[in-house]
Amino acid sequence: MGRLFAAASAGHERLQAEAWRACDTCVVHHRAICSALNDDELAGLNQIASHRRLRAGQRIISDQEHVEYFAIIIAGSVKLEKLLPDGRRQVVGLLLPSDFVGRPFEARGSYHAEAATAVQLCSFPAARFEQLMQQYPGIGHRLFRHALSQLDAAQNWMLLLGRKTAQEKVASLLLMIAGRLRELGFSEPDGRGGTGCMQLELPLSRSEIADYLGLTIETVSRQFRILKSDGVIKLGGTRSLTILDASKLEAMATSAIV
Amino acid sequence: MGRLFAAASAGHERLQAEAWRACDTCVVHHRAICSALNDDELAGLNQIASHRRLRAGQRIISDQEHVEYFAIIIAGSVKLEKLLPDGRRQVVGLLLPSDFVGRPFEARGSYHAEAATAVQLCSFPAARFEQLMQQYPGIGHRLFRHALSQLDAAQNWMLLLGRKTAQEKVASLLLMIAGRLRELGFSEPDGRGGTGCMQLELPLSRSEIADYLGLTIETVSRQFRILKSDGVIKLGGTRSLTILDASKLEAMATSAIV
DNA sequence: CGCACATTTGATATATGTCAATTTAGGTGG
DNA sequence: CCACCTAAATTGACATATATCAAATGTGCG
Repeated sequence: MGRLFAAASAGHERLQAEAWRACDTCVVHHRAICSALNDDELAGLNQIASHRRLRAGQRIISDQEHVEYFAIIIAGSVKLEKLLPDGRRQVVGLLLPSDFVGRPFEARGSYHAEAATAVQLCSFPAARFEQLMQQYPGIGHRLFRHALSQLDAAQNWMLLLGRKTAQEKVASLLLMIAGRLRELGFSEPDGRGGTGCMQLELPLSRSEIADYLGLTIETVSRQFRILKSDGVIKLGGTRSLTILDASKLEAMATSAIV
Repeated sequence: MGRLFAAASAGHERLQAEAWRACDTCVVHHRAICSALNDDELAGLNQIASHRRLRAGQRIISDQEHVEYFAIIIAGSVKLEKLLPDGRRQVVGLLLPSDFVGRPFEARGSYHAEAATAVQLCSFPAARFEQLMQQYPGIGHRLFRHALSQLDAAQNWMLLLGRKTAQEKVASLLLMIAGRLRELGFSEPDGRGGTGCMQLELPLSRSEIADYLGLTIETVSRQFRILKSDGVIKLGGTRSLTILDASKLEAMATSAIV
C-alpha cells in the first residue's frame, strides 16, 4: 500500500492559506466525504484539518476514551475491533483510503480503531468538526451516506460470520479486499491484464484476518493452503497475494460481497 | 406485544386534517424519528403518512425489488434477513416499535424485511419521503442518528456472531430483547417487581432466533433448557419467557449488550 | 547473518451441526 | 369445551468442522 500523499506537514498558517489547493491535489479528494462539498464547506473543513502519520499498531480511537478527533484516511488501512473481557477479539470493520474514521454524536468510542498498516490521516478536532457539521449540512449528508454503506457492509459481514464456512469466509474476504483496492486504483493486473488476475498487499496479518472472520489463525492458514494448492491464489511472502482465478474464488465465496 | 394503537384507518382526508392530533397521540411519537421534528416537519411527514397492518410473515421490503415505502413501526416486530443461494439464512436486524424501516438513497433493498409478529406501521411513500428529507434537514438528521445506532448494534452483533459461544449468544439475545422491551415500556416485573425478574413475549420463533444467532434450532433449544434447569429463566408456552435471574444471565452473556 | 516473531503444519479434542424420533403447543371443527 | 391435527419445539444419538495444543518452518528486520 504505497503511493502515500507526499505533502509534508507544513506550518499551520501555510496549510490554511493553501487550503483549497491542498484538497485539490489530495489523492482521495474525489472519493472521500469531501468530494461532494461546495467551496464553503471544503474551506471550512480545511481550516480545521491537519495531517497525521501513524505507524502500524497505533491507536486512533479507544473504547472507553473520549474521541478526540475524526479523520479521513489518505493512505494505509485502519481496523476497528471489539474485545471481550477474556481477550477474545473481533474485527468489526476495515477502513481504507477515503474512508471516514469516527462516530459522531457519541463522546466515547464503542470500539478500538487502530492503524493496521502505516497510515496517513487528514484529521479534524472532534468538537470543531461537529460544529462544522451543524453549519454545513452537506458534510452531515455525506457522512450519513457513509454510515449507511458501513451498515450495509456490516450486515453482509453478519451473514458471513453467522452462516458461511471457513472456506467461504476466506474467499469472501479476499474478494472484498480485492474489490475495494481495485476501486481505489490499487489494482495491479498480474501477467496479462486479464479478468482473473490481480496482485495485492493484504492490509491485515493472519491473526487480524482470523479475528475479522471469526476463526483461528490455524484455520485461516489451512484455508490459504487449500486455495493455493487449488491454484486459485499465489502467495509471495506473507502479505503479498495474487488472485489467479477470480471466478473460481467467487464460486467458493458463495454469493456477492460488499 | 399487545397495546396496539387503535386509531382505525380513517379516510385519507380526515387523516390529513387530523394529522397533528394523530401524531400527538401516537404511542411511539416520543421515541421514533418524528420525536425531534418541529411542527412544519411533522406536518409534512403526516401528510404523506398512512397506517398499515401486516400479519406475521408478510414481506415489507424485498431483496432485489424496488423499495416502495419507508415506515415507522408502531406495534409489533420486524426482522431483517439475508439469504445465501442455498437457503442458509441470517437475521441481520430486529426492529421494534419506534424503529425506522427502510434504507434511503438505495433503490433496491439489500435484505428482506418481514413482519415477525403482527405489525402496525406508519408508512411513507419512498419518493415523497425522500423529497421531504431534502426539504426538512431535521428528518435526515434523525435518520442519520438512527443509522448510526443501527451500526453500533450491528458491530456488537458481529462480536457475538464471530466470538461468542452458543450459551453466550442465547443469553445475550435475551438480555438485548429484555432491555429493548423494557425501554419501550413492555416491562412486566414478575412476582415482586425486583431487579432480576421480567416477563416478556419473544418477538421471534426458535428458528428465527437460530438464524439471528448463527446457530441451529436444536442448539438454541438445548441452551434454553440449560438456562431453564439453572433457574435463570422460566418458559410459559413457546414465546412467553420470564427472566428469573438477570444478573446470572448477564454473567452468562459475557460483557455488555446493545 | 542471526534472531524474534509470524506462519504453517500436524495430531487430537470438542462444541455445534446433522439426522431421526418424540413431545408439546396452539388452532380448528365437531 | 374437548379431541384432534399440524407445525413447532424438544430430545437423543452420532458426525464433523473448526478449535486447541504442540512443534516445526519461514520471514523480515536489525
